[in-house]
Amino acid sequence: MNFNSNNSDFNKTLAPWIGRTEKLINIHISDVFLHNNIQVTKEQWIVLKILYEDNDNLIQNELAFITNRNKASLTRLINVMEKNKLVARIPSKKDSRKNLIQITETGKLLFLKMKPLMLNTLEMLQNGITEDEKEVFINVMTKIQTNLKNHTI
Amino acid sequence: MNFNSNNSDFNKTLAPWIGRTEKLINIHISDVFLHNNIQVTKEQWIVLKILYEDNDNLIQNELAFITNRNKASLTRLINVMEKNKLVARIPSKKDSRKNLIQITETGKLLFLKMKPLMLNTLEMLQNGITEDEKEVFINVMTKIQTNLKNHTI
DNA sequence: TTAACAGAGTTGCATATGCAACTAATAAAT
DNA sequence: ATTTATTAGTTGCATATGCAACTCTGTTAA
Repeated sequence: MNFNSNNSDFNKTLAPWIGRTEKLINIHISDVFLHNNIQVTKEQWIVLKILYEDNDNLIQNELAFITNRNKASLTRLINVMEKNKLVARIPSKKDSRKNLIQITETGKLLFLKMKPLMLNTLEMLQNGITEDEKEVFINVMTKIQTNLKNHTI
Repeated sequence: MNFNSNNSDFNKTLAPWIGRTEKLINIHISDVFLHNNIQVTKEQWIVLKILYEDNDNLIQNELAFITNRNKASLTRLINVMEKNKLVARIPSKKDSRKNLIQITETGKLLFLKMKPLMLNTLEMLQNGITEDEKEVFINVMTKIQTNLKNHTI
């Protein structure tokens, strides 16, 4: 959704703002990583964050669910991260269909290196935005997410 | 940016809300297209919209700029759309380096079929959101975009 | 107990995307 | 006018993603 353009009916809608802003944020974050010689994508960053801060040893399906990813997509994301020694697949002993995804020491170190960069960036984005505005913003986002849940096809 | 998770410093930031909501919107839009047997991606939709409603016969670089896309990415997007007869590359007579991208009749028809579906979806997303909230929301998005522009690396 | 079913993960096929190196063509500089 | 620089677009290489079909394993039913 990348178009908050000039004319037409679409101008009164919020979604294009989300799409365009998200894209600009992504570009910026890629730049930050690039300029700090960090060979991790935004998607990999999210997985590292979840494993490090929330819950290590998640199975792939859980990680896919948490990150709103297709399980096929997650398979390949983990492939790359495993190749780069950021995470490891640990076969579950209880159920041999499952893999537990574990963050490696390399992954932890890299996450700790990235974390302040991310926090700075996310903080910078909010310059000049008041607490009241943040509250409304989050409230609107919540309503949009609720609307989506209620209109699943 | 897909994590508005439970604990940690990242909770107070807005960006994760944008990322997650954007992703959910994208999933929904894909579903809408899929269930209406429309073989067009969201990215292609945006290009069709710009060509139909804003400005036909844009050159690739302009289209890339407008859509915040890398020109290499745009090349391939146009490749697919040209293959599917949605747009055509018209070599410029004034400057043979340039291609003018023109929406085809097929593209126009498809756009007109999609437009009400998109408008309905974008409208549905805003259920229960007041005009005041919308105004704050757009204001916040604008501030974020401004912050990004002022912090280009 | 064996057959039918459900869950976890992978792979084929297709799209989208970015960076960097490249070609071709136009514009600018000496 | 010829060299140099810039611009438009493409391509190689790499990542990310979704759907559908598939394998393998575990669970449920007959």
